[in-house]
Amino acid sequence: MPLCADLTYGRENGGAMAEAAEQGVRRGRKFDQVLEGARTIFLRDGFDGASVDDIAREAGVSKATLYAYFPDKQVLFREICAQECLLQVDDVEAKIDPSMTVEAMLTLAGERIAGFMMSDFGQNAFRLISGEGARFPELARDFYRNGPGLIHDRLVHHLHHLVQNGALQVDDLDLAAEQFIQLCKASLWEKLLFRMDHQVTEDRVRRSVRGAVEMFMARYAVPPKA
Amino acid sequence: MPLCADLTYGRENGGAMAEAAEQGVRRGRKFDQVLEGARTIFLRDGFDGASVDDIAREAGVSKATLYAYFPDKQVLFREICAQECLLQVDDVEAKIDPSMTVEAMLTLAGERIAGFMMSDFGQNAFRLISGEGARFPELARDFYRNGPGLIHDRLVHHLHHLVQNGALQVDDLDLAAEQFIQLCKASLWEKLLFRMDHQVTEDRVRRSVRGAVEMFMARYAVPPKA
DNA sequence: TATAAAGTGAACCAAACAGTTCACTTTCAG
DNA sequence: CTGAAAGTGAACTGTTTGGTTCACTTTATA
Repeated sequence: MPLCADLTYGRENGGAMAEAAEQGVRRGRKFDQVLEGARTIFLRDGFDGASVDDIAREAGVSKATLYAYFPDKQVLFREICAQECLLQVDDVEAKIDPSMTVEAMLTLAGERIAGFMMSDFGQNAFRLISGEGARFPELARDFYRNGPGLIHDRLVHHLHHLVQNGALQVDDLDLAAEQFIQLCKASLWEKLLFRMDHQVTEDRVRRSVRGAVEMFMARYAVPPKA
Repeated sequence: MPLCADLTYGRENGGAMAEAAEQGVRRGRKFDQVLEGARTIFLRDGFDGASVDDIAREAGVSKATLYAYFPDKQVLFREICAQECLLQVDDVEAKIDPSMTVEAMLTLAGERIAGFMMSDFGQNAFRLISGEGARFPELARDFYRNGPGLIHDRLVHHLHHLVQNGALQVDDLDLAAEQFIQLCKASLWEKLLFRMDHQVTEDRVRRSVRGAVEMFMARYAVPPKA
């Protein structure tokens, strides 16, 4: 059971900073440039594919400067991933109005979820982190917890409310949340991941989400009173 | 290890052979060893992570021999992927008895699909090929077509029959098939991919598939005649 | 403006790695 | 039994890359 106490702490910025100061990471004038450059190159080329020289060039910074900030490539990589997770959290954190109908709430949530996953960054992060997970297992786990896992928990939380309100009938909240999330990706995700499609139109996302909501309601809606 | 002296006649695998003869790929006594070694190492370490020396060692073959077969590392990699796709196809190709009930058929199909994806190989191939897709886009597409795409097509085909038999009511077959496949992975896939879980019990697969079938039927079953 | 901190760039090192070569041995079909 | 084909292993080449160093320039600030 995910405990999921309401996660509305005011995680105001410091944002990117939060995870940084940990291991031998020093800061300086061009810190953000380095981060930005590394983000670009890592996301484009993966961990092995990205050379430190490329990153430094992209960042508009000398390699010496880069190594003045980060003790090595791995730490830099972790830092980027941690930062990106925080961004993702922010995106998920958007409040959902509890006065909406079930369908409206699910639709909104679904579009957020699908929108994130289908975004260029979503795809790349997914590919990158799942692929590099053998080398950085704790990193993959962190990503899951702060990304997909968090979305899952929030959804369970909302579904729980809806059940208590009598709007839904769900015995296995965990499964139901997961089902909904998977449904939102239907007909889009794998094709994108394997580069059968290059972009996804708003329309296709909506079709997918509408399908997900319909299916979810067909299964979990409270039957009309006899 | 070199007791394999005598097994060279069998030449069983008419199938995997198909893709091989294409580009500068020559064969010889130890061809299968090389393939097997490469499969192991690539799957474990990815494309960059695998060194040709490692592969040769794992295969119990000298590097010179390896390069006598394959002109370079990329061709070897492609060859492995093509071969694995064929295996996957075989697995999917298992006939489904048309006299089964809808639920039974979906359950069987679901368990096949989920079983494959959750297998060690399924995970690794997915991670590897989606991750390496930037470098080998056509490879990723081939994998999709011969793997997930093929499963999808077969499912659409079966669903079509079920609709014609009046067992189901589906307007968007494509979407429905995709939904079902996604549902089968619910609560298992992402956790596995990001290494939150190491193994998946038969039970958990069944729970997932049962959930998928229930949901699918709730949405697409033909309502009882009034 | 003086001065220390931050940043530069180019050279450099060592390790890893793809791919080649070659003299030598093993295998096996005729 | 023999000779050609297949395989060996170890050394070697050339390149890439992570990481270091250092003399020098830029920037900020008190």
